[in-house]
Amino acid sequence: MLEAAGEVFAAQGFHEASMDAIASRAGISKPMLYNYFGSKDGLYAAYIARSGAALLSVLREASSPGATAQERMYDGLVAFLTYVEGHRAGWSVLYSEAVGRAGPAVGSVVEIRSRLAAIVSRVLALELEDPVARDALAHAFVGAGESLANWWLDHPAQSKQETAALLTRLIPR
Amino acid sequence: MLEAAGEVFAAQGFHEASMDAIASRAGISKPMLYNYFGSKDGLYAAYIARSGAALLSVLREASSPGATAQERMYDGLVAFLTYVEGHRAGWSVLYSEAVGRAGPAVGSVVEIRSRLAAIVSRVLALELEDPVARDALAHAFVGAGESLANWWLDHPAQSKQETAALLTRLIPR
DNA sequence: CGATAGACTTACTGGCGAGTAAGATTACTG
DNA sequence: CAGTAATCTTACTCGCCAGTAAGTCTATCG
Repeated sequence: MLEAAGEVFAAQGFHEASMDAIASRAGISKPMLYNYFGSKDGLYAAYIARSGAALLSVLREASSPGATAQERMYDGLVAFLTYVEGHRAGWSVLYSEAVGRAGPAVGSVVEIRSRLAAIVSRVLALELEDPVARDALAHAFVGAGESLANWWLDHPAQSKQETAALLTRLIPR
Repeated sequence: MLEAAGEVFAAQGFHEASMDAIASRAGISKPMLYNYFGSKDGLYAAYIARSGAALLSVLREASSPGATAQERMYDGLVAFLTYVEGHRAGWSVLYSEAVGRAGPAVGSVVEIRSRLAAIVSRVLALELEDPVARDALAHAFVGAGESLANWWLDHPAQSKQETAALLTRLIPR
């Protein structure tokens, strides 16, 4: 049910996805969606929340506290690419909503993004003292990772490992 | 006229921006928009085209062929941040549309983005031979720049120069 | 000073889609 | 096997908005 919603949202975007389309893809009728999620915004929010939680949990699992900044970044990137690979729709919706405009779920996506940045910032803390520079670079790395993930989806010949290694090399020493 | 359209598109997004709202903000009536641009998609496309051309031209002006990769990246970033600073609406619309979904102007934004990546790739050519890695990193840098620009808009205390220097330091040697 | 062309407006239509009312169908109890 | 509660569907309403038809105003020309 959320699965079907995700596919339609990913393919069409929030506004152009109709509840009828989602219902029919899920094999149920529209009032069921309203019964379970209250509104279109509610359905969207539920989907975003689930996708975001899954992404964050994947990253949390990948973290090994003792490692160097390079190792932690590499592991995180591989995990991230694995998530993207296995959840194209979820990734696409999250990424689409990550932009600044006033969508219905901006709040939660901004939150997810800033958590990502916080995770990256903690990794960078091993190499950089200045907290402002660290915060800025963390955001830059998040954007770089997102963009690189989209590049990677268009270049299936490249392995996750090679791709992750590329960004890892950029960590300042 | 395009100016008014840009403000409304930036504030509301494509679909939620109504032609009435744009017309009223521009101080004219709706049929004029249709007279000049044919359709809502046409208006949007025209606005995107203008914003994208302005961005690319700013970057083209900033390039100094003889310089090092670091210098060129730095100058390009400062120019980019200057553009973003002076054209919030244009930047916001370009960035919003840069995502993968099937908007009405995806084609031209994808094109602008790949041109940006090509410019960055040429800069990186001074440091990296492998063309695939270069292409991947160029996309990563574009994403990093976009993300960093948004961070910068939220941190007005930071100067353009400091901010640009941060990303410049990441160029691999 | 009519007439005619261009620029612009008001006031509509038509369709799409979010949300819902009311009924049908299934499962579950005494 | 009634009765009833939960689940689900069909079949609507209602507002919004892209796009347009028809008319109004202004200006330029014979």
